[in-house]
Amino acid sequence: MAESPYNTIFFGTPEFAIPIIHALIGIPTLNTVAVVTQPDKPVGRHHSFQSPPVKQLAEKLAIPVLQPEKISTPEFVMTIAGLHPAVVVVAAYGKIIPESLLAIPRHGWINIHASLLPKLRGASPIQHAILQGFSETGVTLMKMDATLDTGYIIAQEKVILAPRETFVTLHNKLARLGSKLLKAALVPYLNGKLTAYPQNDKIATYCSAIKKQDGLINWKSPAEQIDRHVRAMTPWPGAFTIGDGQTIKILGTEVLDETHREPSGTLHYFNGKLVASTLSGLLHITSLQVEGRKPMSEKEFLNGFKSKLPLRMTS
RNA sequence: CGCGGGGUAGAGCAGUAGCAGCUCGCCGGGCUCAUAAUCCGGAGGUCGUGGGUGCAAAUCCCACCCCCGCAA
Repeated sequence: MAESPYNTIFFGTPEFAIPIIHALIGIPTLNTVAVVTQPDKPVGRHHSFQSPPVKQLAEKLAIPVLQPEKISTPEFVMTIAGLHPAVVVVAAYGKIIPESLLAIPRHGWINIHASLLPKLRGASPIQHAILQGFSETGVTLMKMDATLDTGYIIAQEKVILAPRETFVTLHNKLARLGSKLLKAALVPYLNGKLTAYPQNDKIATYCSAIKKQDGLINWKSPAEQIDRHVRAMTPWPGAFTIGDGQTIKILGTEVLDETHREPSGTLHYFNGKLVASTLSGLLHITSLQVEGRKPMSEKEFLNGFKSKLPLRMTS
């Protein structure tokens, strides 16, 4: 049957949504009529305004962009209804969609979530997959309902975590995988060739949004856990600590199979390496950044800061 | 005018008015004691840019450029 293209609207804001948009516009049976993203906000060092990544891309592709402050207003609901979407695709928009909007498209709202639901429902699935030491995670294409990340599952794809997986590497993998999954499963679902199935709520786990303060390193935890913390929190909010009155960002670490008597939270020089003592095990610091300075390798740091060691770091 | 730190040798830093220094790297040589090698010697700097004050400015004053932390 020769169908007219599905009118589609996309909701999303950050970097993660970029490959998704590319996938979306690459599907010939879809007609992407608008992109909805968060409003521009004063950002950067001098409070200049910057557009979210999604807006910048949409403008390049000449797709109309909507940036409502509130999406639950009658005006915005009217606007969306006026575009007659058959389906709405969401990737990391970050807000719960009210039912007045959910009811509009004939085929509902489809979300791409960066975990194997029902595991890690919520706002920071990528970080928590690393923090909690998962051996695998993935992306889920799901039907949205009135509560967060609880809808029927359309398709899933797994990925094995690399041993040194960081937020950035995993984020990129999952974004790519998500766009592939969308390309492969969305149209079959719309055509009724894929049937969505419910999540098992009994095994659901949750993760809340990462806040700035979550980046603070607790030196009274095992070296392995701090290492995962660094990999999950970099680049935002960054794994940081305070030493000598300055914020120090820990950028790269490695767990050493050695111990040392220094109290946990001490930065010192040991066997030719810059190391931090933890609750159990030594953490090799391979790169770091002192407040007001550029990121430095361990070697560069030692050249100039060796005289300050050993240094107590507070958590 | 959001708050703050910084720009000094290839890299990382010290130096608040009086001959520009330290660690690493680099080049040359010694030694063979390996594994952070080590010892001796050496090269390498318009101290971000422009102006001002001073007998004298990396250092004090003014303007500008660039980098970074916070905040959002």
